[in-house]
Amino acid sequence: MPTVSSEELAAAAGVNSAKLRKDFSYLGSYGTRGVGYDVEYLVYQISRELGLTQDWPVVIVGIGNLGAALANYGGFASRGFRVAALIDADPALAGKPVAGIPVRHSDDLEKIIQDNGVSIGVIATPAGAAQQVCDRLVAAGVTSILNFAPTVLSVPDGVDVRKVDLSIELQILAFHEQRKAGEEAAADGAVPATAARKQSAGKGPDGDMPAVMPA
Amino acid sequence: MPTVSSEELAAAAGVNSAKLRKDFSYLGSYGTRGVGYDVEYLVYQISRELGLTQDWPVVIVGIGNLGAALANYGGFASRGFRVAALIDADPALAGKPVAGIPVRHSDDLEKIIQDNGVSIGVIATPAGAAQQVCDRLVAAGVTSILNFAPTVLSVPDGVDVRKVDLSIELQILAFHEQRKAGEEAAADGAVPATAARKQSAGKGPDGDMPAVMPA
DNA sequence: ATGTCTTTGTGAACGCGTGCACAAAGATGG
DNA sequence: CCATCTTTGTGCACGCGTTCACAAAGACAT
Repeated sequence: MPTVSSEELAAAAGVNSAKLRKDFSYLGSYGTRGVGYDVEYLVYQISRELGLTQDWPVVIVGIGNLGAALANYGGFASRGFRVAALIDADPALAGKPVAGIPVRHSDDLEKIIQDNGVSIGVIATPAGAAQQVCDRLVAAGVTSILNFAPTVLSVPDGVDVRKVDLSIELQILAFHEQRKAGEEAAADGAVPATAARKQSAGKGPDGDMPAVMPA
Repeated sequence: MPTVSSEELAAAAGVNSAKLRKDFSYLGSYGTRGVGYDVEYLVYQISRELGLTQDWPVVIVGIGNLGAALANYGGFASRGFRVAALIDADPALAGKPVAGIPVRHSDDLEKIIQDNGVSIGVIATPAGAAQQVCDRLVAAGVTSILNFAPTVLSVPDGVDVRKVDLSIELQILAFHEQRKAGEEAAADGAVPATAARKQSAGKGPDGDMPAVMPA
């Protein structure tokens, strides 16, 4: 039986082995003392906990460049997602296949959601259309929305929204880049080191970058 | 002089006002006691600290659907980014304008980087080409890379890489969606509440979702 | 001027997550 | 069957970030 120890996994993931064991313990006691974790069983349990074993039908609304890129993205299928439909408001697109899936007109949005039991919607429309699309998705029964449009969506309680801003990651890189340049200048002793400059590991999701910024 | 108080800002952002003030204090003492913060000056100071006042030339490599979507994305310019060039390995694309910028062939990659003083590169190529492109970018002087390809890039010390996995956000939504369904079942008293189920605010970057998952 | 009122800036306390360290558990060998 | 060795699971302590609470500072009225 192939096994891994928490030590091996922790080293590979670059985290503390105790934390890893403690995290695993929340899922139950799958390990065997003196041996480690059964790889196959562990993968199954984690997959199940994360929902990877379920089939999640999703719809993508707005089939521009970004929508098409998402439709073509291979990472979805392997993580339990199935693109149930592509939806766009442009009649010229209707029927045309993108990534092997025919685009459907947004008039059918509600019917598509209900027929496929979709609870997760992806919005890749221009900013102006996003809220309207969102409202229709929610009204049709969608309870989780992934928003790529540069707008803050308002939704009723019980509906989850996650906003993906493609420029934020660039922003973070630029911030670190500026920091690098600043470090060199500071090495000459001219610029006083600010408290914010105290650490720059650059490992976490957002490093030590401030969270608030102007529009 | 238009001003805002930390209380107003905190309420708008949904955070604690003391934390907001403490964060601002790291940038210096811009506030006036009894009055608040001068809006215009505050915006300028934060913009400067975040690097928004600088001009960051970037190149986008790999002009498929995703690369084109990025090139068209309006959020870049407003945040101080300037798309210096679009680069693709396909000779058929060379010269064709995307988002008003002519695509250039990847043979010229090094020259483009150096001529424009680019230090930030965006990789939107297929997975297979990503590492090779990355190596060339780094060799040409790029020190920050935003990677959209589903590969982990290896880079020398001093180079920052941020990986954007479009399916991770969906994953997180599905995780919460599953949790919602689980809550209902648990309400019948059958399933014991696990420690992991204790909180589900769903506000933070990744909520309370486990960080490790199988490929 | 002097007093009052508002809001900042920050020292100090609290709470939570991380990591240490070890007892418990099971495998393995003599 | 006992001893030894490995690795898990977890109580506990430490450290860091968040929040509280208040003194200091400035505006504004009288």
